[in-house]
Amino acid sequence: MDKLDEVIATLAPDTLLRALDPAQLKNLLAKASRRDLKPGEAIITQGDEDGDFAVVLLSGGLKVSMVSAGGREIILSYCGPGELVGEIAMLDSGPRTATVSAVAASSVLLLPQQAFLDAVMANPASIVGVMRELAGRIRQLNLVIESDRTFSMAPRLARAIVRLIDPQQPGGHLRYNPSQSDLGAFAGLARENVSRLLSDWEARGIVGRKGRALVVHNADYLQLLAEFGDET
Amino acid sequence: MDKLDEVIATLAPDTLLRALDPAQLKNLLAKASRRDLKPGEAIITQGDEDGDFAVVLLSGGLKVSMVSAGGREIILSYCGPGELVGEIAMLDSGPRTATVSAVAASSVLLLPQQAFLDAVMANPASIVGVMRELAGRIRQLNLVIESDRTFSMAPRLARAIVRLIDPQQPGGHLRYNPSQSDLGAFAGLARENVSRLLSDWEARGIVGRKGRALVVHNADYLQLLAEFGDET
DNA sequence: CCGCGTATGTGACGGCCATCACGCTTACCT
DNA sequence: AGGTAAGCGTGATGGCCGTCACATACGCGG
Repeated sequence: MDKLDEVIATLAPDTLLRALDPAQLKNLLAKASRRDLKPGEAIITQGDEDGDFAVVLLSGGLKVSMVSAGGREIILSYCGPGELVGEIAMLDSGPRTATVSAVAASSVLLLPQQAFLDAVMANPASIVGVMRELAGRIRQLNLVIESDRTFSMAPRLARAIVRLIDPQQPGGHLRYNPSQSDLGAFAGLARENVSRLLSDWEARGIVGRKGRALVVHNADYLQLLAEFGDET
Repeated sequence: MDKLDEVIATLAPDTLLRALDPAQLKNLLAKASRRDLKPGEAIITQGDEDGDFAVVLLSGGLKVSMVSAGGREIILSYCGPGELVGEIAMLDSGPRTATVSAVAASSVLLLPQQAFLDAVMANPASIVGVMRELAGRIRQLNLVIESDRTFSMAPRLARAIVRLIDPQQPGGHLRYNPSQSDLGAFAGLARENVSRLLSDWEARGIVGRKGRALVVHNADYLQLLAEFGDET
């Protein structure tokens, strides 16, 4: 099938699946089933026990979020085409700890757990890659915890925005256009403060607005802020 | 070797190594080298590039910590005998992101990366277990992030203390006796506030003091606080 | 027994940020 | 076009918690 090759070509570079070799990957994808999502529609819901599949996003955009004890929404990540989500529950068969929903019309592939496990076990050398990916993820989360604890509003918002910059597209466009409330839930701060910070940054030429969309003019500045905080 | 069997028996139940089958595990441990640590001595240092081994704690206690951008110490975890640390860098060969040092006289085993990889690849079925462990870790970190964002001082301190309760020993004794500064660095709050909270809890009979040591009287209360915060 | 360093209690102050309140703009629908 | 809902800007207020300051207690070597 040629279509599978296309899918493989669009897979995100840092995805678990990249650890598999192309032949096995093709095999695995052939066992996946396809599904289309309307904007806002959920494919995985927090609390579900259906942890026997993961999701590969083909086109559109996904939002991974959870509801915290206080009833507030926390956005864990946004995904673009080629990315894999829901692997944690697939790997350990635990309950879903987050909700995954479409932020735009999307189509996804559902990867059955068994097919993935078969693919990995068929080629022991690929294990190393899978473990590396998971280890890298843990490393990333440790960084998030560290910066959550020590950084103030501005660096946290900067980090959120940097994570949304579209690497494909030059000119500082974002992969998805979040509302200020979304940005707040993503960065862990109140909507009002997102507004205040963005106004400030716009006045200083760091970001701009193209209609409703946010455009990053000085990505380096935000990057620095995200990495080292406001004390330099 | 009988000594290896003893080591295996003390391995923590939720450790990566438990995913291996006993025969391979014994094999792996035979390739490890032993080392003794004085209190305060570091076995792994943040920033090092020597990510080719992990550490199994045989006896004593270890502290995993890092220094944040602001120069503050963040304690990520305390480890008791049977636990494994330093696996992340071992798995992905990246730089060490934390420092591991002894909080008491300790002896450890150093596991070479290659030996671990060999053991895993030799038995593809064990991969599933390893991936489960890693996935579980990621799940845990997500929870930490969620509670860091939404909880106030008291629940965070409660969670830190609960993590230190010795499951072996009844009576609410801790596995290690931290100073208030340590508790602060572990829970992410200022030393003075640790003092205030502990005084308060002592007055309400939730914790007590045996000399310098902290004793938990009402672990259920702390557990609830840690899980659901102070709004109930 | 006497210093001295380290761990701990406690008050006061101030900054950061969530919340509340409310007016304004923008999109979208019929 | 006009009405309605969702999104946005901005001030005022207050609470949580980090920081500073200093007093007290404890342990340890001489």
